[in-house]
Amino acid sequence: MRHHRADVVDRALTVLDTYGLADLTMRRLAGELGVQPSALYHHFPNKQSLLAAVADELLARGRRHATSSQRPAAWDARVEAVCTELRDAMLAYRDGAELVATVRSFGLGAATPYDELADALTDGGLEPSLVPTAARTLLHYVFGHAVDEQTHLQAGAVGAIEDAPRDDSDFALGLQIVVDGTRLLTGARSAQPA
Amino acid sequence: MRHHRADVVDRALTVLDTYGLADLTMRRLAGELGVQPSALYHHFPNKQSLLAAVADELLARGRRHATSSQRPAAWDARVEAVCTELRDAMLAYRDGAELVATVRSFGLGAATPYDELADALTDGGLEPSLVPTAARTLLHYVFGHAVDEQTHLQAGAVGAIEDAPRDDSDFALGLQIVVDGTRLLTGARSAQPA
DNA sequence: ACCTGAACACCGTTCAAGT
DNA sequence: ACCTGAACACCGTTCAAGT
Repeated sequence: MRHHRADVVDRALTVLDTYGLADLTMRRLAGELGVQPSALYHHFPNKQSLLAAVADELLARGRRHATSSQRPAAWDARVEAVCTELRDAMLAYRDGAELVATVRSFGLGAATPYDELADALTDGGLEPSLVPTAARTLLHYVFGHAVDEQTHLQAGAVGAIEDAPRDDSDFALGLQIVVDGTRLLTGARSAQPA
Repeated sequence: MRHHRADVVDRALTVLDTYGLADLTMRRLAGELGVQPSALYHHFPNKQSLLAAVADELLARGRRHATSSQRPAAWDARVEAVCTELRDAMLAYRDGAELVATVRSFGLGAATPYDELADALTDGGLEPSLVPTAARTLLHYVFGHAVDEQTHLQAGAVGAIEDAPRDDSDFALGLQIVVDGTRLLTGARSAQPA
């Protein structure tokens, strides 16, 4: 039975969702495909690039599943849409957030979400020199929060770094804090707490 | 040669800094200690908790090395101090940010930085219901950015998610965006970009 | 183009037993 | 309390060779 690169990625996503990231091994994946482990190295130079391709596909699927309102929206609605799609995509697969975080940690993965955020912020009139930092700050929040959500969603972790009960609205709230930050930098800058 | 738990953690930090996280294995660490791998399981139930202890110690050392100005400072100065100490601590050891991120991802690790941030934000007059989210948002930024910094600092990654040149001030800028976000929520909320 | 078979150099973890 | 010795059940990766 012969496979293409896309078949391997597709099966990898199934293994990920069914058995988790720890069980997504080259040998296990090869077994699921009815093939020798070494056969995978015809499609990918190493496990890292295999994982990068899987993460990209996971994100691409999230994009397709999203209710893309197609017509151009306001900049802040676009920012929220990109971030929410990203989060939903990661939470849609078991260990999805961890996978994306892992891929990011070794400097791989697609740059599309970053570009879309940067565009939206630019359209929103954010000072150009702040756009890259603002976009990355948003991404850090989205990725970090998604990992947290998934860690607490899947199996109650013991001795966790935080144990306060949190619900779904927490994501939107954190996002709001970050986005309001970019707003502030272009608007009144002197607002201070009590 | 007999060792205590602290000796193991200390040697693990040396191995981490010298050979990197990938080479911080139970067998390797045991070898460095002149001991059988199985001996480590007298001190730690598994590798995860060993790594958690190492991450905690790394953070604690960063705290000690910090120029702790002891006397109470303004809330925003305290926020920046905690975040900067955290970042510096992670960047002080090879793969330090990745280690802390890994430990966090499986729900382990100390909660001290979170508590300190929450206290500072509360003292700053931030609306109490927003404090947990604001503190976690800050931590997500600090951890995410530190991983990015270290990834790009150590060996130029190829095909990275972003390739724009960045300098040290980028950290402070991103932090400012997040902190200003929390300020905004307690002050004027209507500031809008062009 | 896609795969096999076999090997190399590793892993984390368990457990009875020693001092 | 701290460690040994030996085993179990795995890993990622390489490479000559097959179709």
